[in-house]
Amino acid sequence: MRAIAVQENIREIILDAADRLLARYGYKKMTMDDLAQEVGIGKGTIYLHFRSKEEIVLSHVDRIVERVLERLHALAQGDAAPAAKLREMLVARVMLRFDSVQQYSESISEVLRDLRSTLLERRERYFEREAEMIALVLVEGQRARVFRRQDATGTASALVAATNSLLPFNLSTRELGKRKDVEQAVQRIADLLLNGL
Amino acid sequence: MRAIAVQENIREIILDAADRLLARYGYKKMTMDDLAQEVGIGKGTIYLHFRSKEEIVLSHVDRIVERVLERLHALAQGDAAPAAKLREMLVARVMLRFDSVQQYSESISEVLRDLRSTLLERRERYFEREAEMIALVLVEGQRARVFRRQDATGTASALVAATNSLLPFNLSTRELGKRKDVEQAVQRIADLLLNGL
DNA sequence: TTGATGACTGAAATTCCAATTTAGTCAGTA
DNA sequence: TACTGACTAAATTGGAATTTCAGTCATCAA
Repeated sequence: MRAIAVQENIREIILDAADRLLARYGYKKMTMDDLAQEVGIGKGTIYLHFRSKEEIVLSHVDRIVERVLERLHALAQGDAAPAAKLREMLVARVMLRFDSVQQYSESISEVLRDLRSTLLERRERYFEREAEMIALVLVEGQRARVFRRQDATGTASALVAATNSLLPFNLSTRELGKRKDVEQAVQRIADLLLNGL
Repeated sequence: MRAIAVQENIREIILDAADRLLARYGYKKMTMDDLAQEVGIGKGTIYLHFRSKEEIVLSHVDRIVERVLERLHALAQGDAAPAAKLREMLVARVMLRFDSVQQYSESISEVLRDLRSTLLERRERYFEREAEMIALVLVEGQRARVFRRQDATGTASALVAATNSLLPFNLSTRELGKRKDVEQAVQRIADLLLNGL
């Protein structure tokens, strides 16, 4: 029991350390020796928890998105009006990512340049899962007759796509602009998507 | 008179050749000797028309965006309903770019990797000019009382930002998906932006 | 016995440096 | 006078020598 708890924990600790080193060095220049030292364990020990360097970094990215999905889930469950929930979800999916990589000096796609193709595939899947979460709220709104639209799945994908250009993926947070301005930009887009012109 | 016509023309011809070579080689591997040969003129002659290799490529990108802006202008002038015009403009700004780089095997940001920072700055300015064009139609719609929104400038920026993720900049056209699907995706987003849920 | 370790290995990356290529120039040509 | 391509300095490349690195595993400590 204790062992498992520690086991779970050390994975998280390794990912935390990877986060710091990625922000500082990027993928290529972050070495497994660096990482082991940052965590304060032997290099071999890392390999008891992760298959490879690549898996660590992808797990780190997965973790960020899992947190986004958790938040979206929580918001979707809330008892606010569907429109208000959608608005918050769209803002959350952008800002949570923004905050997760704020300390990176380069964009994620630059930091993880060597993993670009793998990352692009995963990104598609992340977006699909977010869209599913959004679709739930769309259906709720349809049932309550507050949304006209029928095709929840297609509409959800469109909502995701419309907010994607503000994600800190191809641009660093510095390049995206001030946090407050980015938030305002998503708000505006979300408002238009929900209410039209 | 004749001389100027040829002068104007040769610039275009050089940009056409640059377009072909960029698609084939990318920025770094396209040499000025290649380019001169492709055009069928001496290398020195190119420098009578452009200051540098960088200027050629940036002029090429400018030309694509100028064409987009011309098209947006034409659509904005049209006598369709404001909503219909906006819809067409949003679709056009994406699809015209899509068609302009369809033959590139890598994304623009990859092809022009060495010019990234210059390109990002210009991109901001391109978007602003497109937003201005869109704002004109928004004002028209406000006047006709078919749009509720007041802040035309802010709204126009939001419309641009909401369609930006479908531009073939960070993704190649191959990565973006089939032309038809991309077009459908913009349509959907545009529809939501105009009419809400 | 078991979880953890770091010395070890082959492969990949980096560093030189000589040889080549290239952007941009300019004296000369037609 | 409009154009050219040989020319130059600077950048890039190739490839041999050296270093670094991801991943393994024999050994250790608890």
